Amino acid sequence: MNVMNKPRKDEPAALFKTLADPTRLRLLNLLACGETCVCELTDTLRVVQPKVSRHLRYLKRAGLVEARRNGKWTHYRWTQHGDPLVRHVLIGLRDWMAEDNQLKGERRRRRKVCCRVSRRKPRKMKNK
Amino acid sequence: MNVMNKPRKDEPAALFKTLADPTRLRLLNLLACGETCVCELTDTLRVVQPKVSRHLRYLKRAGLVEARRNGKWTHYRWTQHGDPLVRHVLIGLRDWMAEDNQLKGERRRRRKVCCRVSRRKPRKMKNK
DNA sequence: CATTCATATACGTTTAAACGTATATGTGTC
DNA sequence: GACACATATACGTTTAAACGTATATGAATG
Repeated sequence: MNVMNKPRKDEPAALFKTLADPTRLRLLNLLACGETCVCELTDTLRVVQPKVSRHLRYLKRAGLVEARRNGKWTHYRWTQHGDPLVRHVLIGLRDWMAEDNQLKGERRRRRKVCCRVSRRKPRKMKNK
Repeated sequence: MNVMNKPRKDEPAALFKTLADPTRLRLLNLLACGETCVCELTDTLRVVQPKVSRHLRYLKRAGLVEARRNGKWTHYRWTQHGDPLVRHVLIGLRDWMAEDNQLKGERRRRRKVCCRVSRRKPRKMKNK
């Protein structure tokens, strides 16, 4: 909403400051796999929930992610940022993250962690 | 010297932290024009000398610049960094800086500022 | 409408970055 | 080797980031 896409003089410094925190990079890494809700992020990173929310807020303020509310849950996802420099940096970061072993492991763990919203009980169990 | 080019897990966060300061970006901007000595940097940015030296030290520690001593003067210049992410980010930053008006002005001022080392008196004044 | 669950914010504390000033180092010059 | 000059570092202070805990908001559910 109040994310400004017109270039400002200190925009790069602000961008880099946003990216200068390991927790935020870990969040971006998980979100790179697709939209994810806060509880999944919290469980995957094993970090207390207010900390996750706070860092998501920073990322959102920087225009790097956006949120979508679905009932009780909030899902975050990467945004297509307007600024070319931001996009360029994020492409590089994304490529780097794809290769990093620790982050790879966290993406794997994310798949195992199950968000409450997505385990909707099926009407009929068809197994067996 | 002790700059390590092998990828570490927190390398991106460290890189971005280094780039998160406006003074350091201004320094990188001036150095993008070519090797520059500390006194020129100080004069151009109109910033006290210890501050310039300190930020240059951070940039050097991050492996973004290197120093060359020439008599009393120390000249700094961009390095070709080993890490692909670092190189990628710096390319984007460089392009952005090339267009930014404030930084453009500082590069212009740098050309006017004259380092003592480069005003070597000619043996003979040929004018009139 | 009280309760529960997911998420967000507020607040006080701790940690670390940036700063200014003073001083040290290192290199030419007399 | 005393001095002047360019640059680097040391130190104490100020500013701001990150944190943990407590609490507020907001949505579903009985």
